Amino acid sequence: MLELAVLGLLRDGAHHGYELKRLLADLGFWSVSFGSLYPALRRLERRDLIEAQVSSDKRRRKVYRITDEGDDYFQDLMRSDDTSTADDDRSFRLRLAFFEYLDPDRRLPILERRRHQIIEERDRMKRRLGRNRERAKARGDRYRLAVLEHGLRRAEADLAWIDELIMAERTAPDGFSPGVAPEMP
Amino acid sequence: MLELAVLGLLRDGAHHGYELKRLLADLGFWSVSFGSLYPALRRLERRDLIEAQVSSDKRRRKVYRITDEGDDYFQDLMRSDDTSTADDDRSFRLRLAFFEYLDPDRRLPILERRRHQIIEERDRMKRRLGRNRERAKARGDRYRLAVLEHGLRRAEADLAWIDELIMAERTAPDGFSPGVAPEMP
DNA sequence: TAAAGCATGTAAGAGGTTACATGATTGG
DNA sequence: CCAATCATGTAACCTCTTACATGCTTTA
Repeated sequence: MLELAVLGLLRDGAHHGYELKRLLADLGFWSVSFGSLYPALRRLERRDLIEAQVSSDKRRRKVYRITDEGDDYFQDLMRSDDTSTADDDRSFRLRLAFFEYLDPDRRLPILERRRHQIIEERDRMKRRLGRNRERAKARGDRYRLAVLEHGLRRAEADLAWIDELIMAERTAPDGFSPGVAPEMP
Repeated sequence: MLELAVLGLLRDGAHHGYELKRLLADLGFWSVSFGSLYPALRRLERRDLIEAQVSSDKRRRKVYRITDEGDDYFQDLMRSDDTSTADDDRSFRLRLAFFEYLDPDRRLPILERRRHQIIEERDRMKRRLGRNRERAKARGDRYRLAVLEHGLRRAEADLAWIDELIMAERTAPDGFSPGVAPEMP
């Protein structure tokens, strides 16, 4: 997660650690601590995925930029199926945030794979609700039910959302505004 | 997270590890691995928050039940403000799943505190959207915008949800079905 | 009887958090 | 000039994951 986010932000441009922390928070996923960010930057640097240049002015800032190897690795992460991370939701949204850097041909398949995952999640939620409904009602436990219903609603909202994204991707694969579909001469 | 979930499930009744993994998954939050669950059980046992009884039949199952100390600790976790966990969302929903075991007087305040957090999250999302909108449009980056818009929508859906919960809690504090409001003689 | 599932556990390694430590620069 | 913020980093600790190891029970 953190690696992908850092590499993606460094594709936007060169940044130093302190700045990256703010940009990371602005992405809206989580607020990483320095105790996690700086070691991560060192790891990436040691693997030659990013390189640092200490700023010449008085501020001892280490400005990082992504290397060619880092770029390759970034592409790998963006394309990967990533069953590794259990947190599919966050991990998908993070990748989506950097979709502009992904080969346009590869975007739709990823969206559709994610759509499939969401449908599975929704169905799992439905099954759980079914299993819990009688048991919970008998015990007068509305709270556990409320949590499951929230999960179902969220899955359904996510499904609607991803369908919008897929629609937009189909009608405007290269980022043209919708309605201006590519014409065939 | 895991501690609270295990203690809460053991309030439902005694269970062994293998079973807890399934119950944990059925709660709908995450699927914990055995490599994480068994050590967690040992930790809880060492702290005398749970106790194990090896089943007498041939299956070498360790059936855990919650102790009185465990119960106290569980109550502490349920009541705590918990600014410690960055993941407010998951952590709140997990607590909610065990609300039936929480003193009814303490429920509304927790719901209202969570409501406040969601409003803050929604406003943060709005600010992020504002900050990113021009920048993203100029670069033709609709994806980063889509992620933020999704975050905003989710926050708004969560707000509507928690308002429903608060309403239900106000009209039926003890779990009576809504409409049967307590009367004043 | 072999395979699938039940059941518990350990070890290595990765990565995250908080707290601590340090020092420069900017603004009131 | 003092406080706040910028800026980088380390250390101790905790927990999670994967992979491995073991052995029992049920079912085909």
